[in-house]
Amino acid sequence: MTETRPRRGSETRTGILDQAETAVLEKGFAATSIEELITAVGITKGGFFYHFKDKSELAQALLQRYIDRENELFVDLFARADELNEDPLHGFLVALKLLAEMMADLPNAHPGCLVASVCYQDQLFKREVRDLNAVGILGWRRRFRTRFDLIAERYPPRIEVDLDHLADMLAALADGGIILSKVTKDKTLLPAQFMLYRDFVRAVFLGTDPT
Amino acid sequence: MTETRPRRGSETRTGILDQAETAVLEKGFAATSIEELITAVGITKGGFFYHFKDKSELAQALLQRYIDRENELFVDLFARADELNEDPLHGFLVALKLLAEMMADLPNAHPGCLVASVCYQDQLFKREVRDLNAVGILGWRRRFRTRFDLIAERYPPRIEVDLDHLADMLAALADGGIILSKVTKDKTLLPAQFMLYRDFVRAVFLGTDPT
DNA sequence: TGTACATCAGTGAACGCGCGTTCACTGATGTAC
DNA sequence: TGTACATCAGTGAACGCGCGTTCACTGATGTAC
Repeated sequence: MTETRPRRGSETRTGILDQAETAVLEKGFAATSIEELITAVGITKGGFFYHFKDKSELAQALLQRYIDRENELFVDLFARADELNEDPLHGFLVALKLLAEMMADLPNAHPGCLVASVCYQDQLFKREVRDLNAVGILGWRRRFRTRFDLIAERYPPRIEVDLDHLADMLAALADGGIILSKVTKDKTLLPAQFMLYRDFVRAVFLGTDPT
Repeated sequence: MTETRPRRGSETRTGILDQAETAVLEKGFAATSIEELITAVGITKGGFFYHFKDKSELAQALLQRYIDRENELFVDLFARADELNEDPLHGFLVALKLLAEMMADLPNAHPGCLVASVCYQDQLFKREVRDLNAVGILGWRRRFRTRFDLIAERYPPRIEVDLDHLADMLAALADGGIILSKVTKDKTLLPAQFMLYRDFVRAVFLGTDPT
């Protein structure tokens, strides 16, 4: 029996986005065809272009959704960590540990960073998409920088570092760690890098002297 | 006057590779067409397929060359650094500084990491290409790990870290830092991450107490 | 409650273009005798 | 020194396929009167 489910546009749309996300992270945007997406979702070409006026608009929607989710995840994470601990440094260290654990528990090796993926296929996209990508990165920086300012008030840094750079470092290690994990097929590498970063942050604010 | 230069196959071949390298780093492999490469180099389609039996073979040659060059660069770098300094830790710290300076001096924002680029278009390539990619990463690890072992003999670590992970961290920061630099169009970010890594390494082996 | 119209979420066929690949042929250079 | 042949480094035309995009049409649902 051919099931005649009610057509809800938003469901189809997210279906396309879901399918596109995994495909793009696997093969890159250029190698992900609309054909392949619509057969997976179960619509026709026309249906796709009803939701997205062209392929570039798909990229934009994909990236926007990705950034929004990431944002949500971090807000959540810090809330949970600060609940357990009211000191800003120790809350941050807990959050990093939670983050590492989340990464380790993912069923498939790589969560894959769309920002990086888009970055390496730069010229394919419109300005808007590239700008969106930058917004994502700078969001990370602001988020962690404000946290470090709070921490530095209570714990004067023992190593002289630029706090923006220290904030960027986590983004760099996330992107780089994902690459390491993907290429070597060893999914422990990403969480290991988060934990190393944690050691560094602790050394910056608490020093290395035995307590 | 139509210049009739002598045809030297190896020159054409490296010409193709050069052109491919910049194009792939800009747009990704899938979006780089053979057509575009041959018009840049000045040969015809047949000429291309004389040198590479298919597009995948181009990818392999590209990656191999990239890894070889990187290797050469590091051997050179360490040799120079150790010439100035015979202590393994301080030699390493000098090498990191030289590396950061090299990155800062590059005319165009991003050197771009082919390993990462290939990584994000995984499924396009044959097994051989993907394996080659892993070899590149593990090469970094071995290189730095042996160096850290040497250092640790003389400077017992003040922070308990896995030295393989510490070695991986530089690869992660290189890849991640390139992404940060490309996306934000701020080429200072990459060298800044190398310098931060340097601070961390120093803290690991020397501690944070004022000397 | 019934009818008219508008909107939503698609269908399905057609399009032209550019892509990777093949292949028969060629003209210059190198080597053997 | 001259000739025969082989190899190198391509040319140039043709191929079929799949891609992104367009567009006229449709069938179900929602809303107004």
